[in-house]
Amino acid sequence: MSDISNTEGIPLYVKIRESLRQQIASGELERGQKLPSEDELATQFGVSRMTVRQGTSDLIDDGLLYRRHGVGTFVTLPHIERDHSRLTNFFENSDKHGIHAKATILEFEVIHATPMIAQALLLESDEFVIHIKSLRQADEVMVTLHDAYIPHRLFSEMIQEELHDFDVQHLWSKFEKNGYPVKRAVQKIEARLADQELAKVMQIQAGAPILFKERTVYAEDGTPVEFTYCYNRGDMYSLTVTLNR
Amino acid sequence: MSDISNTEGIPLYVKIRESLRQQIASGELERGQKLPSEDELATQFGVSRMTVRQGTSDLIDDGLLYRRHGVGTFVTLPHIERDHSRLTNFFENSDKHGIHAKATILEFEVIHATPMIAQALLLESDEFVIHIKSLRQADEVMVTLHDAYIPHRLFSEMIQEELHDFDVQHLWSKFEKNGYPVKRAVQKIEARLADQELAKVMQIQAGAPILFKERTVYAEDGTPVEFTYCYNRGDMYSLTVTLNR
DNA sequence: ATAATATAGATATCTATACGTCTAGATAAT
DNA sequence: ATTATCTAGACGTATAGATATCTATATTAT
Repeated sequence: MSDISNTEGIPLYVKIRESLRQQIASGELERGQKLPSEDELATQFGVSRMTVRQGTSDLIDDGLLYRRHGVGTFVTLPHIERDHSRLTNFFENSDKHGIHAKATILEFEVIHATPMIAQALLLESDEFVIHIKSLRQADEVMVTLHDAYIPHRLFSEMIQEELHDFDVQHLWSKFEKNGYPVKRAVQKIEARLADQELAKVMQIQAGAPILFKERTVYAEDGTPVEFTYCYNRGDMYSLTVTLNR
Repeated sequence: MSDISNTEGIPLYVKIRESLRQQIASGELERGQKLPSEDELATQFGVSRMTVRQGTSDLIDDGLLYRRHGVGTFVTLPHIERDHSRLTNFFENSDKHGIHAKATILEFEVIHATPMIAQALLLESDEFVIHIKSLRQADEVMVTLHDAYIPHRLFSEMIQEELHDFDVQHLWSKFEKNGYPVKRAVQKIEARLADQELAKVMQIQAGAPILFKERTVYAEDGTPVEFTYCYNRGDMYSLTVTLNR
């Protein structure tokens, strides 16, 4: 039926997955509707049943479909935005929402890791870390103060002379180029009040609400590549996450 | 080699997955170490290669393993706590950390959905919702004020006379019994300040930091089953989440 | 009427095999 | 030495079944 010829190098299950995803997005497959059985889909797409399952399994992980053993596979009701369950950085996120994002580096230094930072980055306590303090603006408004710590051992070529404000936006691609693609982040989130110092830097009132994040970023193999203290203006910043049972 | 006989009704891939998980937990498989190849594992466990892949795929989703095409499958370095990437409720979480949690119902009413709530719960604007306002204590300290809204249509048997403080801890199992197992939640997180009213109820100072959450909980099929405003004491509450790229 | 049973259809698990693609290392050519 | 090519090993994709388990429905027996 649907033309899924393997003309390009794209795997069949990816084509099936995207075909179904598109059908759901367009409303051709309605919310709550039962998909054809796996056998039927296999026939329709001209592939084996296991290949169909490989495609649909991805969409189940994405929350677009769900299966009921012995009954069928169905389209999930109110298509949840999975954007909120994926790790993105400040700039990717701004791009997507059409916000003009900017970063300014306030400090750049190479220091010994504090015990807290060494623990988070799995370093010896005397190892060097690169500390980058930066301010982030969204549409010209100061939103976030970042204190990032990066293992010097892994990114020794990162020196101040070469690091421009603009580069802060692409730290993660730098990590990837060095063989440490960003894969995962664990972040602790708290509500705090701005102290005098922070208020001054961020041009807000002392006592204003701050969404504080303490974040460790990990590469594919589990190597910690970045530990960050993140102070977000409470009235300008919210965080949306999706969690699964 | 390893004895994976299908004596019980447990699928082979689950046994393999748990066997590997245990080997990683015990340190038998060291961090960063390369697993035997899929062919070897298949021989060792006495199953086909696809069954091995089904087991290891789960552990890759869990962040315990990662694959490198053409190279091998490896144990991830600093075993990330995946607890933080799964949806849990206040009481499950307290249990796990040995904290004594308690809930007190302040209000119970059946009202018309406000536009905001109707939108979140996919209801017509005049439909009824159950509103449960409750206070949650951890080790006798007031931590959270909850304003939960539940579609009356789905849980009509939930009436005030039968709802005790204790039951608030098991709302989700009530949902499941009614055919709506909790699967997913989207939550927006903000930092705010306590106003007079909130300060009074939670016995804190006005202007104290509050971690505010606006949460919609969805069942397996995508039906929204609960919408909640959640006010958490900033100095007593932090939230940890894991996000993947 | 009610309860037990059979059945059809759908997903869940599993096998055995084949070929594709990628990586790292060895080998050969320049 | 450097570069190009080959090759073995490992994961990636895909097939075509087979059997198990679950669910909803229809049927049968009580």
